Amino acid sequence: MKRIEQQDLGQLVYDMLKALIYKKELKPGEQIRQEEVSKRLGVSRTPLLKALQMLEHESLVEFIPRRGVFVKKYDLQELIEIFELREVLEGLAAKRAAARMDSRQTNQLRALFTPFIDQTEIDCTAYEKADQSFHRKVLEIGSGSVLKRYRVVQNIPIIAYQMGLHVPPEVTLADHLELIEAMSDQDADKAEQLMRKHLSRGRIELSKRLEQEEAEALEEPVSAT
Amino acid sequence: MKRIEQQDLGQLVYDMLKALIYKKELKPGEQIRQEEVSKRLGVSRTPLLKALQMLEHESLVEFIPRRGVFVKKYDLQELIEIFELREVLEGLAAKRAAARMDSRQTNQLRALFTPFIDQTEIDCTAYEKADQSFHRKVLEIGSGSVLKRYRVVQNIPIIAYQMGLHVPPEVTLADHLELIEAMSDQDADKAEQLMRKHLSRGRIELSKRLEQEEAEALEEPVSAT
DNA sequence: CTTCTCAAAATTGAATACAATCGATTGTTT
DNA sequence: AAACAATCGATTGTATTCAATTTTGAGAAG
Repeated sequence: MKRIEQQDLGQLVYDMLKALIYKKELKPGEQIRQEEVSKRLGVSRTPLLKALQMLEHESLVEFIPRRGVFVKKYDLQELIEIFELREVLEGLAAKRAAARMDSRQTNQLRALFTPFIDQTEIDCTAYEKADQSFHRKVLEIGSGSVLKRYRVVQNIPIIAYQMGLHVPPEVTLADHLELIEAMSDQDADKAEQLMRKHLSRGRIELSKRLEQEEAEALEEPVSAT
Repeated sequence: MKRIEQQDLGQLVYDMLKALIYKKELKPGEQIRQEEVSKRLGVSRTPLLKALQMLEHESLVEFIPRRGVFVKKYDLQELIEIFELREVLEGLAAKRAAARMDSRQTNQLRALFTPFIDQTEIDCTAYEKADQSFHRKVLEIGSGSVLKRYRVVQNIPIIAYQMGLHVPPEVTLADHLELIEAMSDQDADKAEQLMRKHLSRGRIELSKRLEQEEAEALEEPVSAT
């Protein structure tokens, strides 16, 4: 009667590789040599390839034909695009979540942020954890079977963090609380709107950076002609 | 100097399988026996598996561990969810497209629908073709490198058509024209809003059907207790 | 006659072996 | 000495083979 232990190797390898990428043990731009990794993980190349293809779908790695597999390296332009995606997808999740959530779940969300209310000094690492839990929870409740498959959305916070993105907790805390109230009121449209506004802050931050970089590129043209 | 001829077998098999599914030669719910198909297409199971995994990511097929691969069969609930996804994703594409399109491109879009303006009787098959071209074009212009990978959106019109979804051309024609004007004016937010409203019609149509089915299910309980 | 069990066949999942292509290094020529 | 070409090595892409599991069918028992 044991129906567990059934997951295939590809899935396991997928999880391991994803963890390695998250931990930056595999760095962006680095080539993933199939033979080496398969030996390291103790499996053959077949399930490894399956895992790599799954990761490719999430845009965490990149296949270049006849060249190899590389850890995807995002430039600012792409990152902005990913944030635009996140805005609409997670906005949809918030909308659906608002329509389905019960009071127990909203209280659960509220509880995440109560430690930070009225604090003059906010512990950033603790807050970051609460932030991620919040977004994960909303996605979990608001995603049906289809949206759940779009794991790209799940990766975005990690990618963003890797690039050192920061929006001050003081700003986002208010966003979160307002959002929870809207969901508590079952106001789906407002929840979507607020989530999009909330997430747009990160995108705008990135856009500013892009402008800066472009400006700097004009000021300091590369040495040789 | 020929850099073509480089696409891998997996891609080719992917295209072939997708065509088969579109043509309903592989019917929803049907099992895809790997050995049989690989023989039929004259390739081994390795690139076939790669293709199947790509299709799985688009939710056109479904892997059931230790059972096999099946052509995905959508129920109304899932289809509605997919339409919700389409609303936000294609809405985003419209927004981005509005910001980038030039007059040549907007005229191109307008030209698609001029044959149908002021027609009392609309040729539905011809209109359907124009409709699909329109949405494809918007996606093409408005999708960056990331959104382009979300091929699910491309499949939706086909899936919907397979389920016999119909929104009268008289209604959608006006939507299309209004949308083109918004994009022509570079009004990104309005373009997004209009696209979402336009696409929501299909979703609402489906929701009605779902309610009907549920009502019928209550009226006629299945024979035996 | 129906149902349960056991066995065999078929199909998926994984590994290994083979072929083709790309890059690097070395040798030759200008 | 520098640049181009060719060969060698390494790595990916594909096929074939092997093992494990599931399903189906047949036979026996109730």
